Amino acid sequence: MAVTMNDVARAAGVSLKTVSNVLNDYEFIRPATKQRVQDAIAELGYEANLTARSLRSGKTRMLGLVLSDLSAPYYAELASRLMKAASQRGYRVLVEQSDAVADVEVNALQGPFRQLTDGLLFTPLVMEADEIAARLGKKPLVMLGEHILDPRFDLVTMKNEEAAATLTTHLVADGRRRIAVIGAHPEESGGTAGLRLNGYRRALEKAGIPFDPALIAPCEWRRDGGAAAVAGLLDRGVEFDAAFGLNDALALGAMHELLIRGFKVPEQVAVAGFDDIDEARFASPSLTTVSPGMAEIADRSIALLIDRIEGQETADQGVHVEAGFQLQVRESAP
Amino acid sequence: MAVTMNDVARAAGVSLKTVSNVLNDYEFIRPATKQRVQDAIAELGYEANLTARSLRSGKTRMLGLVLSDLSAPYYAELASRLMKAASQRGYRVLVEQSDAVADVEVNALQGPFRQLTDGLLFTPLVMEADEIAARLGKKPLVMLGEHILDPRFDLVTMKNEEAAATLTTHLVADGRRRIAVIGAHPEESGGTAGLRLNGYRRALEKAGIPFDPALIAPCEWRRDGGAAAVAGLLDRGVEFDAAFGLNDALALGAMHELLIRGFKVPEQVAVAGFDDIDEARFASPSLTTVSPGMAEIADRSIALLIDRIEGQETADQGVHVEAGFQLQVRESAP
DNA sequence: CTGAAAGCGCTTACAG
DNA sequence: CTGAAAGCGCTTACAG
Repeated sequence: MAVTMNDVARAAGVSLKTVSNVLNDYEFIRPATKQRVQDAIAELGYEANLTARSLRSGKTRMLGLVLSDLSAPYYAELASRLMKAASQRGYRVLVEQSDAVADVEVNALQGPFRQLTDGLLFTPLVMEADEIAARLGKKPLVMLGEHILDPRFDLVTMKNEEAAATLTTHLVADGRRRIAVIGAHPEESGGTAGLRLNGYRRALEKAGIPFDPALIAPCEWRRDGGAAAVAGLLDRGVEFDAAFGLNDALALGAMHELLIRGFKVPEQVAVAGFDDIDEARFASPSLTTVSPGMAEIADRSIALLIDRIEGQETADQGVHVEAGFQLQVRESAP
Repeated sequence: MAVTMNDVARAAGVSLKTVSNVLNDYEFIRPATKQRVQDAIAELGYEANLTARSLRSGKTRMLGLVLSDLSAPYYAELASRLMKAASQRGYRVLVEQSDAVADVEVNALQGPFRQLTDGLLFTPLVMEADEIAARLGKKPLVMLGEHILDPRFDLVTMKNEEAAATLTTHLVADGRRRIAVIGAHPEESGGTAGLRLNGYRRALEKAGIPFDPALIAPCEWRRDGGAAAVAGLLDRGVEFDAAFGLNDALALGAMHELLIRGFKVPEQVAVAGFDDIDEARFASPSLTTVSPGMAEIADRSIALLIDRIEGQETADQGVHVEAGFQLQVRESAP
């Protein structure tokens, strides 16, 4: 059996409460008593039982992270950073992969996953704002990387629209006029894809370039999706002089397809992405993309969520944080 | 307050034990009773309190996964698969990033992390077999992707040495004689790097090619490490006609450095990696590598660990599983 | 400053 | 088949 607080109390000749006081850094303990308790703890090798503590306190010191797929490089890098940031404040992160399935999102919001965690970092891909609000419960939730600018939710996100516009303007400045958008749906408006597409359209408009729906290539947000989307455009005979992947994985898949079909990048077709994952720097040609301030997003969202949990943040409207972005010009779109 | 089993019992007009029996699928319950309990559960929206269950049962239904860095693509893909496999058996996975720091590994083995999980998937980077054995405790532990063929441990791994030899032989068959090894240390023997290096040496020996320590380039196992290692070789004037990255990230970093320095891949220098991460297929040129059976590794290690936890696997020697591998020949080393 | 006691919400022998 | 009771190991009012 494990050593319990009772064992420590007995060994130190004090009551349970005194041991608890020492463990919880209660101030007014006689130094001699404190020392005796600490000695007993060291001698017996006592470790607090976290489950018991959770049952009693109602807190698990775990944060939930809901995202579609941890193997997507952007999410992998983000999750890694979030875990490190959480760890510095004494929390762990439990990941739930939704695979963009509605049921999983709903369950993460109100099922056992919610119970196991003191607060949630939520990247909704299927659920709408009202649905989420209806199932919110009382534990804190921070929207992550999302578009839902709603006073009901805390939100940490990036400047999707502005960054996409900046990137598009960069492509236009290089003389590109027919910029394919990989991973967008023409009718979409909310959501990450929608915001980035808006930025693209805004930049075109400003440059006086007509929007051509034929250049919009919807697909799954993975490398193979990007490759397939480009293949589709080419097979349909759509001409374009640039491809904007709505994230880096899409852009890299698109670039791969272009290269194996013999197109020169960037001479014939420029390629740009979004996210600035590590892979982008090391691609050949290296990938022009937008760095969306991932470090800031990770740090701010963890801080905000924990501040809510611990009551240090008490705004009764949602707190909204938008990280800065930076254009990373590399070889694929100079 | 949340609904408890007591509330359900009261609403259904039965005792606590009966509710528990229904929840735990105890067989001999009168159908009518069972129905009443289930109705009460549905009506009250009862959900079991997992913390209380854990405290009482001593089980958390969480598995611990200790690895160096979740943002490394191989680990991100592996973690994603492990989570899915675990989820199918009703378990969650809690990840701990060790950053190859000894203290973190030790704490994962016997600290709070261990307490929170029913069993561990452990990728030791620093700790040695004896150290691990000394701190093993009584909860199950499965070594993951490791070299420690020790009867004290369960182990699920890949054929590191054999696969590296096969890959090297492939390079030799293409006429390569001076194959740089990116990410190895010449003195190393245990560990993933050591095993892969052994495979390389064995293949050279078989081909009658002398081993040249000048071709061994140690570095951090990241893309930038691979790039820096190649830069170092070139700057020292070491000549080579192939580069074997001990994993794909290293190979991709190495390939990037070669390309920006104007080398033709594979014409002047062939490049090969190890892991077959998704990125390898979409690199330009696409990367020749070894697919180490990740799906098999994920499924087998989860099955083995859970079988140990639940007592379905009772071998008193360590169970050793080695997944099959496959050479993936692509453009970078035809 | 410290102690005795209640209770978080379950599971599990023990009876019947 | 079902009930009453103990107890997992903590934290936290409540006394003193």
